Amino acid sequence: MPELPEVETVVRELREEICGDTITSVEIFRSNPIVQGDLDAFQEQLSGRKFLDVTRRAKYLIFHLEPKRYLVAHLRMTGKFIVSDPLPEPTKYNRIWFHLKSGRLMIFDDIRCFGTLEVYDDLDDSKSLLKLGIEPLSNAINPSFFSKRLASSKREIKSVLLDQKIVAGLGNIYVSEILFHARIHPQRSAGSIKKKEWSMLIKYTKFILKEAIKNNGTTISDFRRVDDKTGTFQQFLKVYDKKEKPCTECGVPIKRIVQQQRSTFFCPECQK
DNA sequence: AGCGGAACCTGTCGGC
DNA sequence: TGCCGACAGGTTCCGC
Repeated sequence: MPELPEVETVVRELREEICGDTITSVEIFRSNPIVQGDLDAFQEQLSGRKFLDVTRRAKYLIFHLEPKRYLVAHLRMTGKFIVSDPLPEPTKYNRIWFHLKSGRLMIFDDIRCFGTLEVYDDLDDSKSLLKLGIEPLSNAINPSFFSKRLASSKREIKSVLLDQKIVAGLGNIYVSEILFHARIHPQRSAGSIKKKEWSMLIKYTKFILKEAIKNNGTTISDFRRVDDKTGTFQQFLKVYDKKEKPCTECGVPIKRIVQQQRSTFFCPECQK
């Protein structure tokens, strides 16, 4: 479900809502496979800790707690965080309730239970965070890095852009959109991408992610913000989920293909 | 190194 | 209506 802009939206809203509040207790309705390991330990590690900040790394949410500790969360496909007034009963897909000192609840809700919640005393202990590549919105990202590193790569560019070890935070929707704007065919090999094309990819990656964040992300079916509102970037999508619809630039029908078991949408005329 | 396929789950939608 | 397959903003593991 959520990619970088959706996670960024949730992080900003959570930061606003919960900083300064304290977890009094943790109620688990279903943990498998969201929380690995000892549930009692999980509850104990979090109870009594105060939220100092909420930040994002790629598609991970990082809750900074005091005394020092971190809750690292990934929403995967259908995970959600909701801050609400107390409820009499958990709703159907509420998996975990974080009871807060203010009386409110921070709810982790997840239809498919792919989401993950992990606790660390030190962020360097998180293997998943350490593996991540460069943040696409960082200033450090530049065309030479990619053209050098991937000069001899035969991998399809779509696959490379989705690889979190290389660029961290892009997902299936935005990769299709970025490739369309950069006019690059998703099946091109990474090694065939010219330096100028890498510049275009970087330019449109930043542009699209920033625009999507301004619009609070994309809601196709079930992405929701902390306050249950939807994102609005879907109205600006050019190719994702537009199979057979005319390309906005040239009118040729958008094609859908499958790469790495996932849909890719592109314009066969504009993208070469 | 990197591909395809399956797995982790639950739901929706379209076709017959 | 019902059943069946395809598909879903993600990641990981396994075998070649």
